Amino acid sequence: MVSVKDIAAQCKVSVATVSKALNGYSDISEETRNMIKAKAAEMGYLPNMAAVTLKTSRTYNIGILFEDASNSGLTHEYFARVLQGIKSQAESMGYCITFITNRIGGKKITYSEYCRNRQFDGVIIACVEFNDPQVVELVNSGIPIVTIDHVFNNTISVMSDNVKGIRDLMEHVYAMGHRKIAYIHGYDSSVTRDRVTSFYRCVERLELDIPPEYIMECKYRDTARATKCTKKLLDLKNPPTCILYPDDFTAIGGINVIKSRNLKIPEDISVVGYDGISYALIHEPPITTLQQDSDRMGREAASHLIELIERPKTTLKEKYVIEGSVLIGNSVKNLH
Amino acid sequence: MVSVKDIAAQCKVSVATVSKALNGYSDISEETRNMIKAKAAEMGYLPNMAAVTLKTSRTYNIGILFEDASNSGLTHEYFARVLQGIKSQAESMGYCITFITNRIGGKKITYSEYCRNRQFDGVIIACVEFNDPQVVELVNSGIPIVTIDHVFNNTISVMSDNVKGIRDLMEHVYAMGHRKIAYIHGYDSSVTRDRVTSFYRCVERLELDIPPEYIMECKYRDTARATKCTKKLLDLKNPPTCILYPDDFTAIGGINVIKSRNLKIPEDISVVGYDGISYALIHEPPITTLQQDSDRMGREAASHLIELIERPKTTLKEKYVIEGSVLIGNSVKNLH
DNA sequence: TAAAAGTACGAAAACGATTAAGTAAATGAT
DNA sequence: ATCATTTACTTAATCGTTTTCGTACTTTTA
Repeated sequence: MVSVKDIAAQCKVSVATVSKALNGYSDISEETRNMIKAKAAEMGYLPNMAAVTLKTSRTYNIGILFEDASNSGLTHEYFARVLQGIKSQAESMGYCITFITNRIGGKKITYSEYCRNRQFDGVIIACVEFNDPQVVELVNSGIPIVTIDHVFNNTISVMSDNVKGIRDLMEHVYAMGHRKIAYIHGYDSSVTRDRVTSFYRCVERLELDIPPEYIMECKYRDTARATKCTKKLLDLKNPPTCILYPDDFTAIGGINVIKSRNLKIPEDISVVGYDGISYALIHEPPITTLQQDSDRMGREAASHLIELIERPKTTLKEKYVIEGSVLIGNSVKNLH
Repeated sequence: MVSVKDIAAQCKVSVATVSKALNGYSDISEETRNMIKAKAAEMGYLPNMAAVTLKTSRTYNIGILFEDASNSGLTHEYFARVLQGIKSQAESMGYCITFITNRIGGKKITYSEYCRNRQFDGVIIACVEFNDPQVVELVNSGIPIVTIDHVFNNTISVMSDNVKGIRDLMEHVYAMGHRKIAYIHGYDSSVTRDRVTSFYRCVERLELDIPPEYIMECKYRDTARATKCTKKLLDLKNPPTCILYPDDFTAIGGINVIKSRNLKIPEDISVVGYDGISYALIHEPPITTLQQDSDRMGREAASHLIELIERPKTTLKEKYVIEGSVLIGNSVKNLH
């Protein structure tokens, strides 16, 4: 491989001059700079990242923590899109992305040890059990961090606007004439709390009378559980006219139960999902859902992280909230 | 950060001794080795990867090329699962994975330049336009490579068993009594060729009489196109009793058209998908499809690549074919 | 008992870049 | 004309490892 030394020899200058010329130092004349650049290009020079890193402690590599208990993170379209957004933004800013793990060969190590070992310039945390002690340790390790869909008290975070998401859905459903609205929400997490809080606020503001049986809990993507919840709702003496699900997946589970009872959607009961995955669109009927702007979330996470890496701030904590938009399908009946 | 030098100082030995002790060299006594190891652990020593790489040219980092024109690779569940498989296998063998790109900051560079710059020990190519000249250049660059679902003439490849996949589906459908079987296949690629060839072989062996109108072409995941194809098939004077689609996504598109004509599935017409994505299972009716063992494909790709990295072979070309299995849903009618 | 072989460690040179500090020549100020 | 500044380079140290080649000491062999 061709190194600065080779270029220096060819150009009859010192390696220092080559390095400076290539890195835009001001104490190199335009003439030699151009000469060196031309020679470097001609020789197909590429800097040896390991050497650069060793000297500067910069890797231009950002780690991304993307694991959950079920290891389904990557296969979840929402997170896949976030990842895609991170990837393209980071790459356009000159960084590459590497997955973080907590085992290296046979041995278990901590996430933060891994990051230290690989010398990531920064880390994005998404789709992980945020209360895992290892994650907490990583967050406190001092490395620049951006979290997605979770707020720690000393990191930058990029959040989907869950408050507005639920509000928009509620207002849409309300505008369609629905008053008896059930909400099957996800398990406890920052995201869920925001959504549930927003739901209750809407209930209050819209002066709805929602009986406690209308509120149920169901793990995200757990279609089996969604099925059970839906059955319970349908069996109520006073069933809802519309059900909000934690996500599109569970909504489909619910729809299947409803259909199996020979009820029609949206004629007999309305259904609303969340996420806006592609399947929601081609489902029959298309599901009305809240499409999160996951690509933008990924992009913002990457750009804020890189900004933090390149010029560290005194004030660290910031929260970027990304709005989604209601995707109107045909699963909500207009009662007017 | 604690370095070998620090350990050496604490242990009153030379850095050479520390390095050797930690790397299992035989010319270190058990006694000092244990002493050094204990001290290293106590001090929280982690090797500086940049320095290791600079000296040994090994990064324990494998690059993965995972792009396609539409940038939808990651959001495709099949590829997401492959990636998941690669990730866990690689990590368990002590490697981490990084995405390959062809732009670094503002500048465009080639894939192989990127790999050289980052010094990946090896590369896995999946979900990419395999005839892209840049990809060809990468394949010929000399770096250890494993390709997924595509065969080059000098790389190891991991393929889904498309021949057996189509055969299994055809035999299943045949066993259910179908004789008029239409096949909407994907666009030209190694994968498609294998499937189409297998289809025709089955037609011959099962002595089916398939009119040319039954064979159509549709880009993978292109539901709009699948819709059109399905309409044409339904409009035939002699329509098929069963339609094979390129993938589950297009199958769902087809199903929607069929349903919109007030035909029932599987009573009036049968439908078969491919891939076995999770939507296929929760769809109503569940779609009979071929579930590719994508996790295993990813794992094999990673382990063969690492084997190739760690002990280069003289004979390079190898092809590993991974079988899938028919996932029986309720979209194929039993005609008996 | 002297030579050979084996054992356990150390000195020092790499790997390929960056960068502080130094220097010589050219230019500017007084 | 003298000193100060600026310009355009070079020298050399350094980052944290690995690894070759010594070396000193101990043990075995003949």
